[in-house]
Amino acid sequence: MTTTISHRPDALSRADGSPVRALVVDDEPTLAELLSTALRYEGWQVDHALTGHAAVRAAKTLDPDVIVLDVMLPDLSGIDVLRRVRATHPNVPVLFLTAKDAVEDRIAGLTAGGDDYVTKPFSLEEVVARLRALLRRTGAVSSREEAVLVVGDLRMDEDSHEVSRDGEDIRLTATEFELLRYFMRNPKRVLSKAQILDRVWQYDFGGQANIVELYVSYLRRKIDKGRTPMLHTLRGVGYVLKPSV
Amino acid sequence: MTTTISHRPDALSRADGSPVRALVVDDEPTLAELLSTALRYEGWQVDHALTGHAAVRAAKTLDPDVIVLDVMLPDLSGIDVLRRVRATHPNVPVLFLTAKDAVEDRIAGLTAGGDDYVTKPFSLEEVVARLRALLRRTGAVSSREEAVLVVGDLRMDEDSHEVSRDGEDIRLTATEFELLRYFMRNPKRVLSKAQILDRVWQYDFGGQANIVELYVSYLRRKIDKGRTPMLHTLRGVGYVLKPSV
DNA sequence: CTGATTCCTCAGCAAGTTCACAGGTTCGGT
DNA sequence: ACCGAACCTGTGAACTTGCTGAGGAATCAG
Repeated sequence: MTTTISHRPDALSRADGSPVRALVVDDEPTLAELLSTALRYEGWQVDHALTGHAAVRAAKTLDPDVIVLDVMLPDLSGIDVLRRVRATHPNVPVLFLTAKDAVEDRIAGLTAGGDDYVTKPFSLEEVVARLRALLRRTGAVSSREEAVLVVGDLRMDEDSHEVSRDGEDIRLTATEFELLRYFMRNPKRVLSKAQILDRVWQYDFGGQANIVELYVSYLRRKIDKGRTPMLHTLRGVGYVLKPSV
Repeated sequence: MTTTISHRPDALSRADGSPVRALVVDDEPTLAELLSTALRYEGWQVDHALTGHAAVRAAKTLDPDVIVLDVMLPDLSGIDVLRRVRATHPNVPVLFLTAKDAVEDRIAGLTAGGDDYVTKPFSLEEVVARLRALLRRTGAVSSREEAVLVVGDLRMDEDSHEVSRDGEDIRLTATEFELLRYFMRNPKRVLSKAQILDRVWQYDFGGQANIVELYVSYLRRKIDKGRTPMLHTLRGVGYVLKPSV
């Protein structure tokens, strides 16, 4: 099962213009589904495997540009999968998924080569952002894509985490940063509170939905205060970020 | 299996612009993998061999610019490998890997020709730094690359181990030096504590992760005290070194 | 062998961040 | 105008994360 959809106008692609190929490896079907869907939404071609052996097999046929790998699999350990996959694909970057409280899941050495990891529960935006960063660094994708997002006079450097509006530096907390990144990756597009909650907050978030309102409020204070507003409310629909021109 | 990735903007390269070629020789697959991945991450072309004989063979086909050689191999001794490789490549510099308690004079004999060595367990930054130093000295690489790193008014001479900020000398311990070097090689880029631990500390370090916080604290005391801070904390994300302008 | 330096653990404190709650405000429809 | 729904935001509590002093172990130099 290997499919692609391409909604994003700014979708990354490989050198020959074909879509990025990703392999998702997680034994929990729900999570694997969630991730696959999110990545397909990026316009990527996604395949997923539920076991380590299946993953090694899938890697051979798919020849992925990037792999999302749960370190806790029923059959093989993450390290084993990594080694076997690397035997045939020495350069493919890997994003590891690991439980937050796992006893130091022996991640050591994993980020050494430029690989990265996120802890469960994660937010989809974070996973996608890190995958994009990995692809950027390994040069697997075509566009000499900068790690900088620009909307109007708003600027965000994903590598240094610097944000500025009209040249003026803005300090954001981690959550604010992630929320703004989501907006900046989807400028001039209405995002509903439900969408935002799904993408920016951890998938197991069980709190009040008005947390989005709260954080939009924080963001406005920092990026719109005393300037032409860029973050607009569409009552009953959601929010939009638009260049202030 | 011989591949390259090139993400580092400052990657070394050979006279003709092609990537540096390295040969890793170690019988422990995990270590060989770790090293190969780290060097590929530097943008180099890497090949690895698990035995002395394989190493000699690989050297012939790869024609490496530099070799990382474990002195303790199952089939041939380090001396033998060296002699045979040097028969065809008299000038290639070698970085020896040796156990901590190895006999000192034995190594002295090996490194007589300007080669170098590091003791296991090593840190990846150290290995990379020494390889870069070897390449610099033998003139194998193109850029008349200086051994000096500069970020803002911070200066580090990798050869003499001198560090200064705004002209004022700063004394660092070995670990502090290595940590700062890592920061200076990656200015304006957020480095997570995990990344730092993986690159700057020995690969078998099993201690508390807050050792990074501690050393950042030491570094700040020495380079930021009483000046415009250059080392910034990004809560929940990592640290960044930025020019203080 | 001894003292000095360096590395590291531990633990308590400080500060930053996230979030619930609730009262206030704005908006759109009638 | 009025009403209810949707949205905004101040307050503060719970929690997380990072900083740093104190001291022990390991290492190094003389």
